[in-house]
Amino acid sequence: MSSPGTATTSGSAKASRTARERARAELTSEIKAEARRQLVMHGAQQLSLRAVARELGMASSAIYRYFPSRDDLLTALIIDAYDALGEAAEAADRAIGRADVRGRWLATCGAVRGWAIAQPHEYALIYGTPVPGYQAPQDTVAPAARVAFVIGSILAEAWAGDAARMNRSEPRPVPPMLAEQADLVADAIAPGLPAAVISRALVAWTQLFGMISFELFDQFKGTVDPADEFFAYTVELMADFVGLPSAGP
Amino acid sequence: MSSPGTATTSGSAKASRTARERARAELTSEIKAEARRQLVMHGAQQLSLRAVARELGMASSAIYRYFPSRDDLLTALIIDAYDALGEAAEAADRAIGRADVRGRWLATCGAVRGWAIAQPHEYALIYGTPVPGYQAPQDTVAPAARVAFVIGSILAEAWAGDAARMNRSEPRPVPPMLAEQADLVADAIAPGLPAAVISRALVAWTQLFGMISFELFDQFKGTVDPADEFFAYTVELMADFVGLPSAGP
DNA sequence: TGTACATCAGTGAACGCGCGTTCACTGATGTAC
DNA sequence: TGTACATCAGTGAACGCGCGTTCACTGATGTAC
Repeated sequence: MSSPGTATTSGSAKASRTARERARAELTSEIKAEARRQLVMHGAQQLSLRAVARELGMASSAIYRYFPSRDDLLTALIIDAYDALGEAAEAADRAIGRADVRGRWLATCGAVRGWAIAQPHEYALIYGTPVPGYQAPQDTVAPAARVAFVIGSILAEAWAGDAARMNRSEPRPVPPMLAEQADLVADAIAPGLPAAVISRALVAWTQLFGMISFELFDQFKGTVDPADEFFAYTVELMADFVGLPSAGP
Repeated sequence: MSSPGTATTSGSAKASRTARERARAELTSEIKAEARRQLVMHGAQQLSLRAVARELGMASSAIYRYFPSRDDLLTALIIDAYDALGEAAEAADRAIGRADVRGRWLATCGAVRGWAIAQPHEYALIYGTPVPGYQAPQDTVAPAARVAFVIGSILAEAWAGDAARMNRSEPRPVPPMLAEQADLVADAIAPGLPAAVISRALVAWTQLFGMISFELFDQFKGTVDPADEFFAYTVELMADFVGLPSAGP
């Protein structure tokens, strides 16, 4: 581990050291980019190190300088995908005025769908059938939670700022164990939200991803095939469902 | 094509002819059963004719007497899975009194989840990421629609029998193209239902499968991990959401 | 600034494996007279 | 009922292919004095 703070290393020495390191970083992301391209053609399960190497014009064994195994490459792709989706959701939320909680909800849901449609194979990588035999390591957990975190923040702020207008009295009592689980979710993601609201948010969450998966995985053929209007309409209904107020500030 | 009506074929001749045919039918389903077992271990993409043959103690080439190619075997498995799931949904619905539409809804949703949990890999085969390069033939369409048909029937009968209590005035107008799509769905599956109810049913439909997929594909880790209560609660909320009356007859 | 050494990237051959599909064949089962 | 022929199930070898991973190696880049 070379300490970056060593005063004796001159500027040019630093630059030349980063030359190697930069080459490494560049090739690392070229490998990932090529692997992503292969996802499109063959899916995660058939991701082949040899094919990636071939396409990059290098020996297949060279890949092992960058990823110790096929599964590690897969993990890197999964983390990148979660991060890209999380980034898209966060950016969409950020672009709307804080007080317009419904607008933020609509924008976030739209961004998730937009990202998924733009890179369906990366979406499938994280929300489709898990690759058999592959065990996601702990590093994927935090990136995976980013979208949920955005949604949680919106609801928490809506609740804090506009609680009077959000439906405080859930007519259907939340069963005890679900209430416990919901409280844990609230603690992690949306402090202060009651279990009933969290439960509804979980319903909306599963609905959002269910709808997107159906659209991408061709289950809408013959029903709501161009799904744009269905999506827009549904997202409004779900905003009502979780109790978001109708208008902005 | 030997005509079954030929009077000259004696009973015993018929029986011996079916002896061969029965052997064929039996091996066909043994192949499918073994293939299903392989799904569990390796997923649809890695389904291997050679492995199936090996496990059955026969030459790999012998499989070709039963299925002309790997994709045809896959298609057979997909159709069987849709049929089994449809059967489960229909049986659950059938077991409840016709007038208890909410009970039928709950039972049907529960049966879908139960079937999915009992054979997660067959569920993944039909509702997970599509196998890249595989094109589902037309024969899968009808079996795939069976669950939707059950749900449609329940709603149509609820509407016909109890229309006054189902929410007739949707506060949110259905956009024009979605209304058209919904009417087509209604024609096929739930005659008489207005577009607003169909739209909500589509939301509930995507929610149901989204929730099940999340449960099976490990997205609930750390949130609603034993998902039983969440599922039961959600199905009630969704029954409310589509406008089903609270009590039985 | 120049030299000696250590680190790292990339090579190419090899190991041992599995796959889908085809083909000419043997032997059993079914059919027609 | 018995014989001649046609159909079908199953075999085993082969074709041509791709895979992940290891290993000893060459040569370039970086580092310490």
